[in-house]
Amino acid sequence: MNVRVRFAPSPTGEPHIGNIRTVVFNWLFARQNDGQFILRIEDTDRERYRPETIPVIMDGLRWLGLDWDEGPSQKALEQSGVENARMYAVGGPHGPYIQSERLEMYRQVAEELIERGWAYRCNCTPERLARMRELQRAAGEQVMYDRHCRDLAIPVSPDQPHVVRLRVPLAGETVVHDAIRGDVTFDNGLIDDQILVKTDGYPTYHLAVVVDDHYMEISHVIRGDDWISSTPKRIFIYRAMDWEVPIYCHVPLVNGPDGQKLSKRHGATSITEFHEQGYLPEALFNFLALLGWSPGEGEEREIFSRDELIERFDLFRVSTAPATFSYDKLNWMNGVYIRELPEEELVERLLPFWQRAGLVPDPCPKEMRPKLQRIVPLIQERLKRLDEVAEWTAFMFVQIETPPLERLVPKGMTPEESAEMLQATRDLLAEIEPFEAVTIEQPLRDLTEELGVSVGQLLGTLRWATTNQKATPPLFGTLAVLGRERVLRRLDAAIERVEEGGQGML
RNA sequence: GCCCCCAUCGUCUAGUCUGGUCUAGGACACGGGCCUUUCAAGCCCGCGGCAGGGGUUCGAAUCCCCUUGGGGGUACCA
Repeated sequence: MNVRVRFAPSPTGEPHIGNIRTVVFNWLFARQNDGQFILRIEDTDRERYRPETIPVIMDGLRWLGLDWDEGPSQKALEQSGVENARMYAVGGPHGPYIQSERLEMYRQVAEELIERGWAYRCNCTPERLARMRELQRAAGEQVMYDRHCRDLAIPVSPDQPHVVRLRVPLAGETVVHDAIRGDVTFDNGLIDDQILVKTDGYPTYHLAVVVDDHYMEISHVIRGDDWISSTPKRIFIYRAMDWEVPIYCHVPLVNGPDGQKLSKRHGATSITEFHEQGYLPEALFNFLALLGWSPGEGEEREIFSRDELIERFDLFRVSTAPATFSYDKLNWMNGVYIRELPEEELVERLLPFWQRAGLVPDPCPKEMRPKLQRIVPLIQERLKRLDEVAEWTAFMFVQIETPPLERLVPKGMTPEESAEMLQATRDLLAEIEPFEAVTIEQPLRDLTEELGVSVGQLLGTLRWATTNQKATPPLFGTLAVLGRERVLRRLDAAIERVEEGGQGML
């Protein structure tokens, strides 16, 4: 069987990370089976339609490495008002891949359904429907369309405003054969006469998705669990048209850390946000693939390359229970991927974050690169997210405040003793040649013995004096990056403060 | 309300289909230790779970029923 799957976002905003996880499953399944992964834009909701989200969605997918084999063409994108349409155009033999450009197909199928007796026109007003529901709720009845227009002696005329509704069988059961959770049975009597075509002539999702999936020859419909209860409606349309029903694979939803729907309040929820917070696409991809799926017995690894995931992924082993999105675990995994990056590569990835923090100009001057190159090994194993580079290294680029007195006088020492220690340190650092991590270390250690102070007292105070931070990258390398001139200047300021403060205390 | 789905450490999960090898394994997080100039990284140790109740069976995390809990659906939104 030729595997053809799709992701069909609605351009009303950015997809939720839970939906993206489902996209990852689709993509993995397609790649593993040498199938096609199709991108289709479902823009039938004209009220919430926001064309500018189309390129944002596409950028996000590409950033995560989720390339599509068929998708909107340049012409289709231009007609939807997308700028730089050429950059996003893919095309394919089953287009157009934007629903608003397929209206004629939906209209024809709707017509066909009416002719075959599987659909009917309805001109009930929204007001009547609202009142009807209110009454039903008050009476404790099942809330659904009362089928007022279903069997009128004189059917609603096509010439007046109307919707088209599905004529759902009144009795019997419909079974959804789901490849992940097995057979799920629904009582037909409880299924509403779904609207297929709205008054504005646009199809609803339920009609459009069936028509598109059919004509695009989709083999497996892999989507969120929230769709399962509307699947019988889809099946009726397939049957009515004598079309083959695709294989349904409903995957569980993803919740936030508190078990509730994932929302902004929990942290990043869209690809754009994860990107901006400094998550690596390969880490996010790895994490998402393992959310609701695992390679199973005998495999205790968590880190898998893209190719390994393509090879091992098993759609039919996807969990049936909803998962909770864990930022803790993602942060850990992102750190693992950051540590695995070659240093030169990490410089490139970090550059935009340094620039965004205003620490490095954009474009980056050539003469600045060696410095960045030297910083990276100092911070590589400390970063969990790329955006943390700013707090770790700001003092290497901009001026610092001279630390308060108490930070410059270590435990067990008087201000005088500390001033003396800092002065000796300054004198020593002024002489060391060349001023590098390897040449700085030993003389400083020797100095602690000479002065009879502990390593912690001397290096701790030196750290505060030169960085004004409690935690920093390794000190000797940090001093080398700062450069002798800057280190001496900061030490002078620190010594001055200790001497002033010391006298003040006497 | 009604319908559907789900249920193993705090979290992601292995094990469930094909009951015994499970005194339930791994990862994240958390606690402790080692290393160490700080923070990390790394290594070692620890904490911690089959939602509850009935069955079936020689034997149940695994099969059945009920309860409870969670999620989803119930639109001229997708």
